[in-house]
Amino acid sequence: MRPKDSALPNIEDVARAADVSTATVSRVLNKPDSVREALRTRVLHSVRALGYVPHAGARALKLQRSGTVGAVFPTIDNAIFAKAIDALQQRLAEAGLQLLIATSNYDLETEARQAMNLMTRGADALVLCGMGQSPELLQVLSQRQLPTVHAMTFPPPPGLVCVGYDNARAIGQAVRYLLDLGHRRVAMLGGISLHNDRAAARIAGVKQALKKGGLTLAPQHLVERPYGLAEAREGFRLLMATRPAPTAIVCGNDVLAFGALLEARKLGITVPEALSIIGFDDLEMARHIQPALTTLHVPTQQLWRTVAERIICALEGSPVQAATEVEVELVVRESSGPAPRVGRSARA
Amino acid sequence: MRPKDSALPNIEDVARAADVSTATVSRVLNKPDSVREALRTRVLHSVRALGYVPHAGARALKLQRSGTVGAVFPTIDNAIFAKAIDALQQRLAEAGLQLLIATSNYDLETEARQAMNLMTRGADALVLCGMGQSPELLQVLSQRQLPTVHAMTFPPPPGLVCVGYDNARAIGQAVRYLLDLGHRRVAMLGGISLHNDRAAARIAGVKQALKKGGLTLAPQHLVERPYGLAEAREGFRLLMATRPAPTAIVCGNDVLAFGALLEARKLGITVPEALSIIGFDDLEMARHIQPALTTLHVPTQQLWRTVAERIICALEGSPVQAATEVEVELVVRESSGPAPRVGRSARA
DNA sequence: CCCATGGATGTAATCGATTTCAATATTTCG
DNA sequence: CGAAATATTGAAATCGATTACATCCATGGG
Repeated sequence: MRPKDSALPNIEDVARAADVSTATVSRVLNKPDSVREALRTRVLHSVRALGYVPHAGARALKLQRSGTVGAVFPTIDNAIFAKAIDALQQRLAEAGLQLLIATSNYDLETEARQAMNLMTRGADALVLCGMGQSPELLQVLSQRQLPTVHAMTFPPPPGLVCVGYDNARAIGQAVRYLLDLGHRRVAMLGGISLHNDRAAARIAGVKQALKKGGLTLAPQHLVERPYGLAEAREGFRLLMATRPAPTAIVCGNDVLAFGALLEARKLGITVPEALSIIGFDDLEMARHIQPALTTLHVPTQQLWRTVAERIICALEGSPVQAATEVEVELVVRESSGPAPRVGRSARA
Repeated sequence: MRPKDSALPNIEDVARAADVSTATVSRVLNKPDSVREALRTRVLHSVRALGYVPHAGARALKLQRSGTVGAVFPTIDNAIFAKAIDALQQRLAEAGLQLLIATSNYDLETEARQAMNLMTRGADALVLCGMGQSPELLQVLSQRQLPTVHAMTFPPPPGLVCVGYDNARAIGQAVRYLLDLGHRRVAMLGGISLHNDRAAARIAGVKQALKKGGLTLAPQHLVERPYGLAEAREGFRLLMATRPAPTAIVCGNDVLAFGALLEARKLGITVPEALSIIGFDDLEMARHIQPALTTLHVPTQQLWRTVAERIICALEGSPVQAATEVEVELVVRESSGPAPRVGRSARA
């Protein structure tokens, strides 16, 4: 075999340099204890001298696993997902797994394409958000028997593994709290529910809870907007232009709630005296802004570490718990309060 | 969700099912035009029937490239990096490349470890933030000749490829603007500069610009804090407790500036009448908060698409431009204004 | 009618790391 | 001291996809 000149060093080069077999080099790198001290240091020395790094592809080929986990998020431009990725990645890294991230931009087909792409890249397992995937994707996943966890949703449809919470039930807490405070005109500023089971569930949850209280969500009191500050402000103006105007607005997440707060201040609507605003997620910012945001606290770190646990279990071949629920609870801060007096214009 | 059993179809299974050779299957998948229509459809049919997905590892092994690009960010829990990842990923995806993300948590050694990890995973190229990497890492990179782009920094040390801006010069614009408005007591609320060349350059930039204006940055007027709201507020209180108190505070980024604004309101310090506050990055939130934040606008999308371009070029073997500078400019909004009258305590 | 031509397809070597199994070195202990 | 037990090490097969090269076939010109 001719000596290759400029190519990257492979295990054989290291073996030759250390005057041992490739088997020994491999062992030094993977099961150091099975090689005698003297040889081990000699090999490690050559490894360093040559700057050898094992070829991931070859390794994956032989071992039939890549040590890689794929995840498709709607976006990463939202602190809730950023935290999610952080927690997920950290826990996976502890188990020697690398996270592959892709984004779907809240589009079902893109999600399917990205998930397939991650599979092609050799992902050993997949993490998806929610359970509203395209049927084709679900079909491929079950055909390949690729370990998959659906996050941020609960309960799961039969056959799926999920870690999350019941979005409808969670947001119901907020509505009940508002009703107890005497609010009778509750509006919803939700995310776009089309093809987004979480956003849809949150809207459904508000409707249900209102119904239970003997009220209904008037059509003009439901506005759906993408999760952005500008969009939230615009949606908020729309809601407040209705007559009679709502005395409380439940938002699909904290970003929408933050936008609503900003616009309320601009319009001179006092919160919480004239209007109560409630968010969902409890981002770091929620406790810092003024008025501090009343919101539904989601234990993000715990949730995503659990997702990681399920993945790790599955890859170890252990049986995995199909459904795991985490607790979402209402955190009352300053953006909510008793309904303004009836018959009077909004003013505390 | 069960662990995948050992019987995933490989190219040979497909070949057998379609009654052709593996070479033909490979050709159908990679150079469809070189296979006759009839055979091609037969093969594609088998591919679909079996749910065949090529093995990424085997492919990478044979082709000597993985189609994967690694990037190490300090954190993803900051909108500026979230946007960065979005832009980078999008452009890379257009070129058929998958982005691998890792985080360093602003730690040099972690950065080196993560970068090595990405190399091990088969990354064909690397993206790093700034140019303050550990010498060992830089050594390995040059030894392996791994295409690497350093983002968010400019100019580069010899031998490195970078796309970014001169942090010191950029922040100098803000200081000059403040001096022109009559400010004489300018303070800095910076990020932790230890092992962070960008944070350090921003602080240095403030010092330089003040010097040019015949002033100096008093030691008690420089506070470094991690990029978090709570930390920013605490740092802000510290700065405002100094006597004489500053009339303007330049912040290391928008998160620190936002925290400063929140605390200012809490303390009853009016902005911009009693105090001017300037940020860095121009996050979406900057234009929405009240008062809207005066800040340095960074063309994030453009910057990171350019990073992607450089990577793509390098992987194609084309020569890459070593240094690319993007424009950072001051956006004056509502959080800055003329210095309060001299000789009086701060109150408009 | 035959052969040159060129397109379509198959055969088999190859990429780099791991691991089984065999071979050898070392230790243990009667 | 020597045999058995044990610890180390090496040779070579193997994972799945790609592709250089060989082979086959149809077509058209002479």
